[in-house]
Amino acid sequence: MNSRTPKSHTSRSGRSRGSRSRDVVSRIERKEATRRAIVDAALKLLAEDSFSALSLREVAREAGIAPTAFYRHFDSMEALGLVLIDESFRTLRDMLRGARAGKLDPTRTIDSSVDIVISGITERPEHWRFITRERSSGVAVLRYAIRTEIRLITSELAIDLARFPGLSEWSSEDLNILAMLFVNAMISIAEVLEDTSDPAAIEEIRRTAIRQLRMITVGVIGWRAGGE
Amino acid sequence: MNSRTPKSHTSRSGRSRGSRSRDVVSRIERKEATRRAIVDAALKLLAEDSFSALSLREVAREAGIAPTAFYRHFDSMEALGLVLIDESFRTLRDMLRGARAGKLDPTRTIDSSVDIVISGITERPEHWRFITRERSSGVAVLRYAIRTEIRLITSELAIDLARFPGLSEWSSEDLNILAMLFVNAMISIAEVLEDTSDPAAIEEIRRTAIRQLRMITVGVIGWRAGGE
DNA sequence: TGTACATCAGTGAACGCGCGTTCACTGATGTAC
DNA sequence: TGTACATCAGTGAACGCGCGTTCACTGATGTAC
Repeated sequence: MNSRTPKSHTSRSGRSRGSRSRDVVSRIERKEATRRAIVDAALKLLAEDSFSALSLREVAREAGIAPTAFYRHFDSMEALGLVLIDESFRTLRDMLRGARAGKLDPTRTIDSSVDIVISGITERPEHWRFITRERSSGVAVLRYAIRTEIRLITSELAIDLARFPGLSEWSSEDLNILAMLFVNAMISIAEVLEDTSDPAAIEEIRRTAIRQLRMITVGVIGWRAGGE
Repeated sequence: MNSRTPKSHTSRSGRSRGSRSRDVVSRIERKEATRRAIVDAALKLLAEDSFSALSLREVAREAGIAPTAFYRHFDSMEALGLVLIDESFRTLRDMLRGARAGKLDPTRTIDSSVDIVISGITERPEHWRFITRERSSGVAVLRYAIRTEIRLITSELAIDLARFPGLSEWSSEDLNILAMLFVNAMISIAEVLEDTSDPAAIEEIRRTAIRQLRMITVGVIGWRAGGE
């Protein structure tokens, strides 16, 4: 059912003469492989259901192990959920780091940011789906963990924004509110992208997102003049 | 367990002399009462779990009826879910109608809109929680139904926006994008308000929301000048 | 008004099922000498 | 290198439980006359 299934453990390699090194898999490596199989199985199943609807047995079945083997790797489904959050946010942060690294001229900032977000999402949709779904879904522990991560990312973005010309003398509160606007926009792109694979529809989403962010940005430029 | 529980059906009233009218409850009324008990039970339980985690038996227990009686009112849990969507969006639309009716001077539009949204949410938190949770949650049928409703509300708002001075010559596409910004803001207010009951925290949310919307609005004013 | 019958909301027993968790186990890998 | 023992990832049987759904039923309400 699953190619990673750790079925036969007999080391098929002849481990002949001296170079016993590479194709012998250690117990530790094997354990890690099974752990990955569990995580991947969960992510796969999460394409259909929300996390609270997943059963331990279902995940074990998909991973190709006995239900009891699950406990060798995680204390409970909740523990698995927290690992999924960890992994998903690592993906998200990697993407953001990429966006920061590719600093372009200001006129292109929005376009290239949207591009990066969209290709980040289409590359690892499982992680994004997990975040957007569980963000407001049933399991309280996961919900809080996700919100905390998002709050962190938001304040990191606020710090970045402070470096932009024209925003440097903004209060940190205002910078944070602005950052929330951008993060919310990113999340709503992720949500709307979730059920979309058609390239034309994605292009449409891209254009809408760019326009949305531009409206916000123009507002930001006029903020001190017009606001308050 | 539940005050609405339709336990004893013996009409305790003496239906004496002529005025047999008021305290005799018809079969139809009784059925309606049970139906409400089911809906209310579901809404109550949804404070804790997401819809996909609710069981028919759990809802029936909370409503004070036998599990089998559930089927006299709904074909399935999914059917109940759709009714909940219906009811929740009626609440939302009522709130929006109220917001439209109370048209104030433009400088106060944002503040009073935020007030109306916040008090709408605190008055019927169950409905809002249901919408925000199930919007991206497990059950596909509910997810699509909610997104459809939100899309509808968004385009209604776009029509409203067209009447504002300065927006009248905007393209309907741009109006829709702007409406999406406002609707998203409303949803994110609802989400952040969900776990908050402390008045000081609510006030903080109110202030942040107003500031967010102002940033967007100032952008809108400058849009034709600065955008595109 | 009184009677005889029809309707139908709610019941409780029963079913088969998938669940999470426990337990003693197996047998390959790892380690000490 | 070879041997004896320890470790431990994965197993399969077993448990009690809550689930959705079926069924024939009950008895109060509604209706026809």
